[in-house]
Amino acid sequence: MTIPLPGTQVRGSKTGKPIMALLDLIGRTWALGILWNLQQGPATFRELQQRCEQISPTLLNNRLKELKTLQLIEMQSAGYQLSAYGSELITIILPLGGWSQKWAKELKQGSQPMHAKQLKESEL
Amino acid sequence: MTIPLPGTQVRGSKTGKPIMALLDLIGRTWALGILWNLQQGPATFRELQQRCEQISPTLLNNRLKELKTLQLIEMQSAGYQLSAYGSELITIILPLGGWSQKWAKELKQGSQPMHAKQLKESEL
DNA sequence: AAATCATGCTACATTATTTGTAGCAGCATT
DNA sequence: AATGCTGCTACAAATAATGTAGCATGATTT
Repeated sequence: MTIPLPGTQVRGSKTGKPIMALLDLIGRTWALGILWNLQQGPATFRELQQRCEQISPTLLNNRLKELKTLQLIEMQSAGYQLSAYGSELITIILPLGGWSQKWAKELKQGSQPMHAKQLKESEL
Repeated sequence: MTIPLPGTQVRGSKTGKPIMALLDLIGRTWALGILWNLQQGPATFRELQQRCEQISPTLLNNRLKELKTLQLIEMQSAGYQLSAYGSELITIILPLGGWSQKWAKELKQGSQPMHAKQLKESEL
């Protein structure tokens, strides 16, 4: 899989717009999950594998290469860690954690924010 | 592909944590792109296909099913549109647009992140 | 020095997902 | 009844993810 460099054609988009490169990146399995798990501090390859619930080494290594190239992570003596860019990105993403819990709770209860449509039982 | 319902085992995670379901969802090709493109207003299936740069109808339909089930979008007479949940989610994601432009520019220049710097209008 | 261990990582076959093209069925207008 | 929309499905080919095994390197222990 080619690395979604902003300014180039990426998976699903030919425009080269930075947001499209970023959406391609975070639309790859475990890309955000890796950044998410690096929040708790630097980790070795194998430690990171465990934090990511036994992600396969092949995939982990592919993502690490991409994230390194895009300067979202870096490797130091302590292991892999978020770079300055990576920290900024994860900071933006952070509110998803709380939001997802609210969303999950309300989905389960069948309640809904105003104007939302009720799910049919058969769709659950 | 099974739908990443919070509380269930999802692609890459067995914990059932809502954030993992959400990361699975947005880790699927075009899932965020579809929400992103629905910001500019409701769209018919084919209009949406065009906004998403000729995404294949198979994939578009799969994503729409998932997003509908998870109540992030809904279909009305005007076409597909963001639900209340979808709007909330995209609001959280929105800052990625500006950030990605700063990131792209600095990557290209080989410079480092500038935490305090405010982007000029012309740079957005 | 040899054996053991932990590390980052690659090889590779299997399975799952995405892509791209063609086209169907339903409805409205001409 | 022909045309032109619509939402969508079928299906084969291409691409990506998974899971297991294990290699090569360096540090530590015997």
